[in-house]
Amino acid sequence: MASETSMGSASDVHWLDDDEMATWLAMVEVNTAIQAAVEEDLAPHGLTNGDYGVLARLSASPGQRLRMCDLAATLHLSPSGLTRRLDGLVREGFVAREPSAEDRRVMLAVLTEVGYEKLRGVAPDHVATVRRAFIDHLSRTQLRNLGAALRAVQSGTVSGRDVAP
Amino acid sequence: MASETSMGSASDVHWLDDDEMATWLAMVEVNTAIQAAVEEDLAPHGLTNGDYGVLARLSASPGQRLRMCDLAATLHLSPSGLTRRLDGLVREGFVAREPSAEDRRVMLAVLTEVGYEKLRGVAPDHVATVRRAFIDHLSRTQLRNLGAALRAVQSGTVSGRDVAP
DNA sequence: TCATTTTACTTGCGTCCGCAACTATTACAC
DNA sequence: GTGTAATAGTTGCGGACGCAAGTAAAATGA
Repeated sequence: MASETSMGSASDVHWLDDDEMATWLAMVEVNTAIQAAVEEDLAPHGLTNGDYGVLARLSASPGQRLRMCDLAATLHLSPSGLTRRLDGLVREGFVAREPSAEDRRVMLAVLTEVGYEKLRGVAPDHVATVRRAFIDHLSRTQLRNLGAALRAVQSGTVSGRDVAP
Repeated sequence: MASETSMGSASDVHWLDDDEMATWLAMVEVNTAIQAAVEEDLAPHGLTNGDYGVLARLSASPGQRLRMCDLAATLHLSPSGLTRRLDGLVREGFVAREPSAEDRRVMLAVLTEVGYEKLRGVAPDHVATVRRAFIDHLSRTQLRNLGAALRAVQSGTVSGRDVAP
């Protein structure tokens, strides 16, 4: 959930200036909206956003399989959280558990044929939602600049200059 | 939770082009990171991100009070969710419940003196975290362009042109 | 080699929150 | 005015997930 983070206080002390505040609030709002849109789009398919993440990651991995710990890391999920999420997906037949041959501590999550078909059925809707809620509202230049800015934030560096269209 | 939304599939079908995919993934990643940073920053103060949102909203409202339904709407929270979250804040003395005089269906959430002091104690750390995790990595021009792009996404329109520094 | 530490996963428990159902109050319709 | 609908809030229930503890297996080190 993306909760609010308004910075106003009763004594009208603002700790961010207008540009900063406006951008920060917009960031929080947009995220909340996008997340809600994606969740809403996936719900009729009987999947959560988290479920989709598992299927997508597995489908993009060699052999359509991944160690639990690696999967948990990329999904920013705790070990127990992933165990439970996988329980659900296994129950529905989208994913199978398979013990690793090399390391007997490890369980591999494997995308099943059923899971792959599910993903193929859902992906078009999902992509359409991403476009409708996000990408379609940006020009190509803005898209690139936004990407550059976000990657700078991501890597903890200061970013380069924006390019006008 | 910000789950992954990688679009790759086993047959290497990509539904977003490289720019789109890169920006979308960066958006998801940055959001996850920011949310984790804020949560982590608030935890030692004994507050969740959601709790902070309630206190901040109330402090910025006339009379430091808000109807439950209005508060729920701005926080994108279900009625029951807000009831429970308020339960916790009331138990700690940060917020009080007060029946409305005009409409006897309505309960007002009121920021207490204790709650206000709590907020004042926490806000500097919170703002520092927002800067460290987000704002400091953007130039002033990027900040403005980013804000404009996000507001365009927010309002569902197509945005204008970016401005180079 | 064998004790210690680290890593991988699962289970018990508590918290947060959404949905559906319920009560109370107000607004609307005829 | 009275019956119907809409609105505000709370409660029961269940799902999702994090933390701490537990088990099993591998890595380290003396």
